[in-house]
Amino acid sequence: MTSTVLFTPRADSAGRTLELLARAPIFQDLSREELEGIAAGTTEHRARRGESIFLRGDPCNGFHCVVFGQVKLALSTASGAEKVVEIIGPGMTFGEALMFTDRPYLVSATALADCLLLHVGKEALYRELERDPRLARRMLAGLSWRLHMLVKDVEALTLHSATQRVIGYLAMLEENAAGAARVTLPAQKSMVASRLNLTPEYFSRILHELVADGLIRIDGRDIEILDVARLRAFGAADEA
Amino acid sequence: MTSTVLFTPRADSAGRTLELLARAPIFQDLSREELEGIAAGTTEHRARRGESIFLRGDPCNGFHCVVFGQVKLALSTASGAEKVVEIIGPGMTFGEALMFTDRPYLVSATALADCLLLHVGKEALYRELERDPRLARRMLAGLSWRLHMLVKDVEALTLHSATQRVIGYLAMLEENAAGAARVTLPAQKSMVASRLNLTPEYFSRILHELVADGLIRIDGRDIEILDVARLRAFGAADEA
DNA sequence: GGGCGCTATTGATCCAAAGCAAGGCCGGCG
DNA sequence: CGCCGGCCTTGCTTTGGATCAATAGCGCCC
Repeated sequence: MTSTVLFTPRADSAGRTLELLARAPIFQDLSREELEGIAAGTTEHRARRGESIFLRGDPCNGFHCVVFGQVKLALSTASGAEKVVEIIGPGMTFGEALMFTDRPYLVSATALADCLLLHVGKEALYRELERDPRLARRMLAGLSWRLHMLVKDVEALTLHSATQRVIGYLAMLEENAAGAARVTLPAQKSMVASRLNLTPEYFSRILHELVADGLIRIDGRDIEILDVARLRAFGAADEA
Repeated sequence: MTSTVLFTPRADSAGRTLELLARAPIFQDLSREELEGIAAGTTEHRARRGESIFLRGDPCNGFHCVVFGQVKLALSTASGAEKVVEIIGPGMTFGEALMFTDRPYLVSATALADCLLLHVGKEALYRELERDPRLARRMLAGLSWRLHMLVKDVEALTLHSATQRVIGYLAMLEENAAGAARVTLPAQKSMVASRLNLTPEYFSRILHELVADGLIRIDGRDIEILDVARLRAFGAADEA
């Protein structure tokens, strides 16, 4: 929704692509030359809210980076049920992993807001990977971090109750917001619910239970955390 | 249990380590020189059944490779509950991901049988990673594959019913056994149950329900799949 | 300003899977 | 051989969270 739109009306495309690439965390401190190599295999790509970026089963020939906007990664069954795996914001990349295995996408990617994306082609990346071990290291670190997050997710799904998952999520938002008491859900409640593997109904119930216990206050998508320590304790409590 | 024990009674350690390393899939077709570099940072390590290899929270300074034996990776809560994330057999590696993020282990590793393990030190690996982009590529592929598996697990946990998970698991075993009708659970039923995020009781019930439906036959840890197609269909059926 | 469509809340009911509590079945060891 | 201690199975009870069914806010566009 509120995407800080940084719209240079349309400079020469190649130069701009390079500049946008340079901002992405993965490509930090690559040399100009290397960046140019990558940029050569990169294309810009726009997606409007609701548009599909790729579907489960599509072949993968590169990875994506969000310049602005928001993308959801979701699993979906034949019977229409869907589970949001991740909500991806500006600066983040997605779809790297599939590039290295030669398999089709397992998840589908959909724009949650109007987006500007970069698509970095596999070949260009492979070429630079040969040349620069630092890039390889960075990608290894990136994938490892993903894996770490995913294991945490599995932990939450298997060992934590629904309430604990919600609390954990709020606590995470709070950390990312550098400890500000007021956090904002990154997307619609129903999306967040799915991300936490809850029905929208139950998510709502839990949030309102936390309100009843005086732990948070809700104002639309904004949530004020009244006492982080007590909130965390409340999560730990029902583990017993 | 039935680990094909390949016990050279104790040759000169360095030479043997090198030879064992050479067998691991990740290190396939590295040059002799590179292998020696890695071997220099590698130590052998034995663990008896039940022994802990590392615990959640321990620092990570390398990764492990199972030569023979079996290791379980599990998440565990303060309150004693445990969830098996993976059961690792000969030739497989574990703990690579943590090496690249600088975080402590999230899971604990325990020997399920007497094991011979190799521990490859971080520094030696990093050194070779600088030199050989192929090794980097292979590690990227390895991590990506892990990630892929983990996403599949998340899918199973969130979108599949308990019965579907059991069927999916049996189908996977059957595939790995190259389509043999008879598969063997890789560990105690209670471990497999935990791996599938089920209680042992419920796992038992489901297996016996599949027996009642004439889909499988059980003989201890061996399971005979009477009709793979029908089994799969049974899984797909209750998705509707 | 007023209806329209979407998202969120609330209430009532249901159900898959967990928990608890006995047995039963080995396999090992004295 | 017979007993003991792990696993596994089976029956019964319980519950966390899903499902179904109404509403209730709330932009938002005309």
